[in-house]
Amino acid sequence: MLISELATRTGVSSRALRHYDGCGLLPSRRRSNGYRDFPPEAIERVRRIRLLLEVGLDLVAVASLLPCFAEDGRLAPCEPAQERLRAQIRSIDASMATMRETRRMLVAELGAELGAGEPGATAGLVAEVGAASGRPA
Amino acid sequence: MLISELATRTGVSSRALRHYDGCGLLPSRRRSNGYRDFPPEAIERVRRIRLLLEVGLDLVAVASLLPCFAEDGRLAPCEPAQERLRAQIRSIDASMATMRETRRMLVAELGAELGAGEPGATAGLVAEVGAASGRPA
DNA sequence: CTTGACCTTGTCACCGGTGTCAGACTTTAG
DNA sequence: CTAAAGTCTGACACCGGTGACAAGGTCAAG
Repeated sequence: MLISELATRTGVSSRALRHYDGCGLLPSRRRSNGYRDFPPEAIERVRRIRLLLEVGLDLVAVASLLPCFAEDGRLAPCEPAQERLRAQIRSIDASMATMRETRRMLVAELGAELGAGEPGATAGLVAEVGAASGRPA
Repeated sequence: MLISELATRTGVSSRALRHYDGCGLLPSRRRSNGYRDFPPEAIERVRRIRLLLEVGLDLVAVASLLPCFAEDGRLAPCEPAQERLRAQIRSIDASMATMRETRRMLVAELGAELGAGEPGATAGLVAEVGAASGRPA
């Protein structure tokens, strides 16, 4: 299929698809006129690329991880893939820890100035705080 | 004081200080030779700038918030400042929600492949998950 | 004087996926 | 034939704080 069809089917822009292709993430043949010709499997492949991008990996990491996908669409239990995902989880945990600390600083800054303010407003803020920070969704 | 002294005292590079100055965040006079001459208060001001940068604001937001600092180093209870901080908290909450979802996807991807693996490894991962995601530090 | 340290302004690079534009070619519809 | 639509490649912009460099002015110590 041509790139516009792949774009339509996956919801990914042609620009992005060409970029993925340029990075070697998408196997594509060329027609005699030079147009890219994607096999039907490209749809699934794009889906995997987007999945990995969504979880915060960059295209280099995605490229290294794509061969680890088994035919059923799952990551094969190869050690590099597992370790990569675990590393990403650790990275996310670190970022979240930083954000929690940042949030704490913000709330402290707000709380200090709200200490002498309306109890209602303070309670509302505290409620909002409690609702959003602690629970794991 | 000269810029290098301010840099030494605050731990912020001269490059960054010049950048802040260029953005109008630091009040500085010029000596007859063109050198920046910072008043002693600049130290505290730099501290405030870094505080706001640390919580994720950009220099434009920092500039708009700096006048809201009272003399005691606290944010004055002016509505723009409060709303800005609350907006930043909302932004952080949104980011954290996204990260939690991302993390969930990662764990699901790992968990699926680990489902048939060693119970010990899985338990360890789950423990790690629970330790890092739920608690508000 | 020279040397070296410090200051000035200005500019480039970075990161990385994507939008967007330009210029050229191909194909199809009218 | 022509116009329109689709494709190609290549390049620039973005975001934004900071590192790094260049070229030059200033000043104190020797």
